[in-house]
Amino acid sequence: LLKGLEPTSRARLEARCRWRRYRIGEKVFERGDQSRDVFFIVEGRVNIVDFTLSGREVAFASAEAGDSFGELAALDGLPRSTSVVAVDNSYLGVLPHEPFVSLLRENAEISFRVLTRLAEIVRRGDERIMELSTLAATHRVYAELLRMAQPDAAVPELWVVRPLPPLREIASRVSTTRETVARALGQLYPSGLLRRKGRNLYLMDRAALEQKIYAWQLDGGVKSSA
Amino acid sequence: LLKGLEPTSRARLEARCRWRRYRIGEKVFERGDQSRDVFFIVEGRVNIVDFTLSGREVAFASAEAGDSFGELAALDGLPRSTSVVAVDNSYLGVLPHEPFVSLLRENAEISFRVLTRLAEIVRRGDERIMELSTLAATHRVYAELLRMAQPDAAVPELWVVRPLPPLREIASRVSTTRETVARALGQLYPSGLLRRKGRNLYLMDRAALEQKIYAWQLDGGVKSSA
DNA sequence: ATGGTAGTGTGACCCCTGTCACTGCAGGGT
DNA sequence: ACCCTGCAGTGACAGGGGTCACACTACCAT
Repeated sequence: LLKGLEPTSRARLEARCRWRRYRIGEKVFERGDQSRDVFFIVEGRVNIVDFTLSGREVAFASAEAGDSFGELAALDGLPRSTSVVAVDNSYLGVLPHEPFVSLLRENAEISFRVLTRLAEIVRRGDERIMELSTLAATHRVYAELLRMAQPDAAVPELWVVRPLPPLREIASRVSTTRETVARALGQLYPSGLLRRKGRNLYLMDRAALEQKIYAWQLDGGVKSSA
Repeated sequence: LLKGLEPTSRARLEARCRWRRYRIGEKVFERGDQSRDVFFIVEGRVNIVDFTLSGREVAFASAEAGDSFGELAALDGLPRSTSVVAVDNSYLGVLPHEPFVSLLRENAEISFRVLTRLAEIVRRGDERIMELSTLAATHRVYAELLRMAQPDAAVPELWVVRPLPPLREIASRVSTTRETVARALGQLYPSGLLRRKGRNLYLMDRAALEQKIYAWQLDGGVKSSA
């Protein structure tokens, strides 16, 4: 999975794992839990989220086959900081923290890989904080579209989000509401920047959309304080 | 500093450092820079921040004597994700990334310590994202006060923020404006929860303030979406 | 005293967007 | 066919807080 390990020690690790299926919608763990296991996704997909007291969902990341999660608690032994739910039927390897930690201590290569992985997470978090601090809800939606879009196989200049997740999902990633996401998209259709066909969403002009966010920041929106 | 190293290898590391003074207000590095050094604060204090296009400042953390910063770029080689400015006259050790990385590869103990440090940063970031997503500006100010306050030496039940940083500083930590911070405090004085004497700010009843945030979340403010 | 520079408190205004309430559509199970 | 549940779009409304503008204080320095 997340490792280029010699097959022998890899097998040893796999032997230490429990293997478990999770049904769609099932919780893997919940914020505050004391568990310290590290999880490896063999197949399926999970969302890493948290919930407010009032039930609003905030999405932190989603992970697929080949990814791992749950390292934080394994490292520092504190309660889990987020919850994880399976969004597809999934098959996970569950590695208790002891073998994980000793793996890190023995194998500098792996250890370093986890370090850069955490660094990546920190960077993403910082970026998100900046976004929340400086972009209005509508523009955060645009930014998320840009992140989700992939170049179309056929046409080069065309970017597509496929499949478009439920708007509620997008909302929870950029901390706004389903309605605001709908309105943000709605505002873009007339201009021809965006086109929707079923579960596909086409960005007709990616650069123009980027420009829209950028220009707004200058403008504009949420000003100085400096 | 951040390490319990045998004095011998520690001396070797110190030999690899450049040592440099920074005056108050001076930039240590800037977002986008390609440098990969790790910094150790011998004395002084720095703020880790980022700026928006329009000049608004977003504070990420501040670090003091004994702390280190700049590990991210050292680990992954990407451009710096934030800027760092000295807020006091400071004396820093500057360790190039090569010796830092080889230290990590050789010394599992240190490596592990950096891992848990990054884990801590991730947790803080997640917490902040949750706050930005669920708390209104006023309540984020309250939350920040709670974080800054320390129990008073004399009276037990009394918590004090001392010295109270400029409101602009608080604003940048919770992503709002100087004015809103002033109003948030102003709203609390009449109730007697808060009392200000010069650069000291007294929280007369910490629990009540916590309760205020908590209650508002239920209420309330920024609702469902679930 | 007399500036000049930071920091602070406050009023007025107005836009964004979260909330609430409906309508319409699609799919899927029986 | 039927309901039922989940998703999407939209209008109305209200409140928070970002913006702008000004007044006031506290220190400096000269």
